[in-house]
Amino acid sequence: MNKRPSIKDVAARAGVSMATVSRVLSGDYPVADETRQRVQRAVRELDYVVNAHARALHGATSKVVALVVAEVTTPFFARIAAGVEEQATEAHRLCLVCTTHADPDRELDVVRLMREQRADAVILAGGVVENDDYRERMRRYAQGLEDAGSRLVLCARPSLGPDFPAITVEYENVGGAHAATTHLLTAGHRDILMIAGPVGLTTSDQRVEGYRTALTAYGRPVDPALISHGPWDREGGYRRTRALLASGTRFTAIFAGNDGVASGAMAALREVGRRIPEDVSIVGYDDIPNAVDFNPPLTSVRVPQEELGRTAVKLATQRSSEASGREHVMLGTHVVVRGSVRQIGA
Amino acid sequence: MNKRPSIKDVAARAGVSMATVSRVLSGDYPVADETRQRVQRAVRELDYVVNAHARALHGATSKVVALVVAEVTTPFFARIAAGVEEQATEAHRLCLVCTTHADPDRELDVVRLMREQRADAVILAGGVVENDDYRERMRRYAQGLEDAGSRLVLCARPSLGPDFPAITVEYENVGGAHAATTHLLTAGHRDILMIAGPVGLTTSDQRVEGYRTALTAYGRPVDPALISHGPWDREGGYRRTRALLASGTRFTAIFAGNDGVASGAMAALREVGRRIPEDVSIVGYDDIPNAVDFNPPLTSVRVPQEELGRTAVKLATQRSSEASGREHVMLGTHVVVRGSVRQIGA
DNA sequence: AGGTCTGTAGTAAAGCTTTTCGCAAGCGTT
DNA sequence: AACGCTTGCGAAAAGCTTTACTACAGACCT
Repeated sequence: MNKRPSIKDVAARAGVSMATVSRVLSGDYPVADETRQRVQRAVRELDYVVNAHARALHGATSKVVALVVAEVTTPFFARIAAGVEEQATEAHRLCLVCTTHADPDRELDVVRLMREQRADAVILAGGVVENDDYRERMRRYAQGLEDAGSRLVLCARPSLGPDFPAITVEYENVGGAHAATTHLLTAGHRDILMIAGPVGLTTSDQRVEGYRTALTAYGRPVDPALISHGPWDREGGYRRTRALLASGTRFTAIFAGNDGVASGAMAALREVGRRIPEDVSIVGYDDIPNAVDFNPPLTSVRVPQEELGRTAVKLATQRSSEASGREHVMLGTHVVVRGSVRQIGA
Repeated sequence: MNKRPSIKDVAARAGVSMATVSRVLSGDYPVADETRQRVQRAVRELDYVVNAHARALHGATSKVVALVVAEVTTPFFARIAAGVEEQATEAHRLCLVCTTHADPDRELDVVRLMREQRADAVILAGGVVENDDYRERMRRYAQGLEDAGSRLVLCARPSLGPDFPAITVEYENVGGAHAATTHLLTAGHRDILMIAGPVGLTTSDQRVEGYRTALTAYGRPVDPALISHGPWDREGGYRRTRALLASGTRFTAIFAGNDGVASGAMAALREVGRRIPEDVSIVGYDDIPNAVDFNPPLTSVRVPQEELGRTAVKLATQRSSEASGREHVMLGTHVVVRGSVRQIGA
C-alpha cells in the first residue's frame, strides 16, 4: 500500500537533511545522540530500508559474490555452495548462484551478468576441459572482471599460472588419487580398474594422473586397458562396469573416479553376483555423505568442499591492499577407510 | 586498467546521445540501422556492459529472485535450489541463495536484505515451527515485501490461508506419509514405528498426520509409544533406533520421517543383527538420489523438489496483471518401491 | 502551399544514496 | 578580543540509466 519510503521521507520526518540520515544509517560519521534517536525513530516508523542499488551505484562494487558452477545438486557442488554462502554471509556479502550446465555460451552470459552486477567476486568452480579456447575465454573474463572491479576466483580447478590475474583454490586431487590407489595396492591388489570421467576434464585427468603415479611408484606398469573414460555419474559407472565385466577384463579392484561412478559400479557388480569386497574391492572419490550407507560402506577420498568455498570467498573479500589477487592455495585430501576394500594374499 | 566505461563514453564514441545508446541496448525503440551499427561497434570496442544497479534504480524491482532456506547441502534443499535456479534463469532472473540455519533472527536479516535488493520474489522454503511468533513474523515480511514490490512465496511449507498475501507451493506431504504407511500395512505389518522429526515442525507433523490417518483408515489404533520425535538426521535416526531396540519396543517395520533418519535406523538395525527387510521393514521419505544404493535399496516417498522450486519462481514471475499473488498449488508425491519392505504373513 | 504523419534522435528529469565541501556554533587559547 | 579547533549538519554534486517530451526532417495529403 504505502509507497516504499526513500531517505528523503525519513529526513523530512526526522526534521534533518538526507545527509544526516545517511550518516546515522552507515554509522561511520559522528552524529549527535539526540539527532540519531530522532532519525532512528523515523526509520522505524516508516519501516524504511535503504535501496541497495542506489547505494551500489555510488560505490565501486556491490556486496555480492557470485558462484558459477555446472550444476548444484550433487553433493560436491552443494557443499562448495554451502561454504561460499556461509563465508559470504560472514563477510556481509550476498551469494548469487548461477549454473552453466558446462555450456561455454551460458558461462559467457553469466560472467557478463556478473559484470553488470559489479559483483565483488566471481567464483568459477569445478573441473573444466582445459584447452586453448578455455584459456582464451578465461583471459577475457579476467580482463573484463578486473575492469569492473571484481575478483576472479578459480575454485576446485587448476591454476592458470602465477601471471594470470585470478585467485586459485585447489585441493590435492592428484594426491588423493595417489593415496586411494596406494591403499588398494598395499591391500594386495594388482589389477586395478580405473573408471574415470571424460577425457580432458581436469578433475578426472588429475585423478587418473594420481592413479598412474601410484602404480609407477609401486613398480607396477600402467595398463591402458584398465582405464575407462566416459560419463562419470552413476549410470556411466554402471554401464561401463557391466561392459568391462562382459568383456572378460580381469581385475580385483576398482578405483572409481567419483562416488557416483562407484555406486553404479557396485550395482553392476552385485547384479552379476560379484561380492564386494570379497570378490572385488572398490574405492570412490569425493566421500559423499551417504557413502557410509552403501553396501558395503564405501571407502572414499574426502575432499574439503566447504573449505574450498569458504577459502575462495575469504581470499576474494580480504582487503585488497593486503592481497595480491593472485593467491594460490591448495587444500588437503585424505582417504576415509570403510568396508569396501579387502586385503588379499600378498 | 581501463576505467569501466559508462553509457556516456559509448555515446561519445559513437557520436550519438546517451538515449540512443540506451535504446539500441534495450532494443525496444526504433533506431536507424546505421546508427545502431555505430553504437554496437562502440560497445564492442569499449567492452561496455550496462550497470545493473543504475538500471534497477530506475525500475520498480531488480531482476532477482531470492531463495531462503535453512541450509543448502541436503538433497531436499539442493534440489529445490536447482529448480529455482533453472526457472529463474529461464525467466531472465538472477538467483540469490541465503541460508538461515533455522534462526529467526537470521531470517529477519535476510528478508530485510532482500527488501534492500528489491528482489522480484522472495521464496521461503522448507518446514517451520508454525506458532504465533511465526505467523506474526510472516505478516510483517509480507507487508514489507509488498511495499517493496516483491512477491512472497511459501515453498514446501503450509499456506497461511487464502487471505495471506503470499503464493504457496506445497506437496502432498500428508498424502505421501499416508501412502507409505499404507504400503507397510498392506504388506502385513501391524507394529510400525514412526521415527519423526521435532514436534511442531510442519514437515514432520504432516508426516505423522499421514501415518495416523493411514492407521486409522486401516482400522488400527495409533500407539503413541510407537511415535518417536527428535532430531531427524542420520544421527537422530541411529540413536533413537538404538534406544528403541534397547527398550524392548516391539515392531516389525519402521516409517522414517526422512531418508537421513532411515539411513541411521538401518545402521542401528544392522549393528544389533536385525536384518532388513527379513526382520524389519523400513520406508523412508524424500527419496534422496542415493536411496537406491542403500543396503538394501530403500523404499521411499518421492517429493518433486525441483518442481517445487520451478513452480515457485514461475508463479512469482508471471506478469502481475494475470496473477493474484495468492496462488496456491499442491504437487503430488508417490511411493517408490525398492527392496526394504517385506511382505509378512497376513 | 499549408498541414499532418512518421521515423529518428536529442534533452532533461527522475530515481536514491553517498560524499565532499562548507558553514556555524561552541569552546579553549593567547 | 581575535583566532583556531572540534563537532554537527546541510547543500549539492556524483554515480548511471531510462523515459517522457521535444524537435526536426522528409513524406504524404488536401
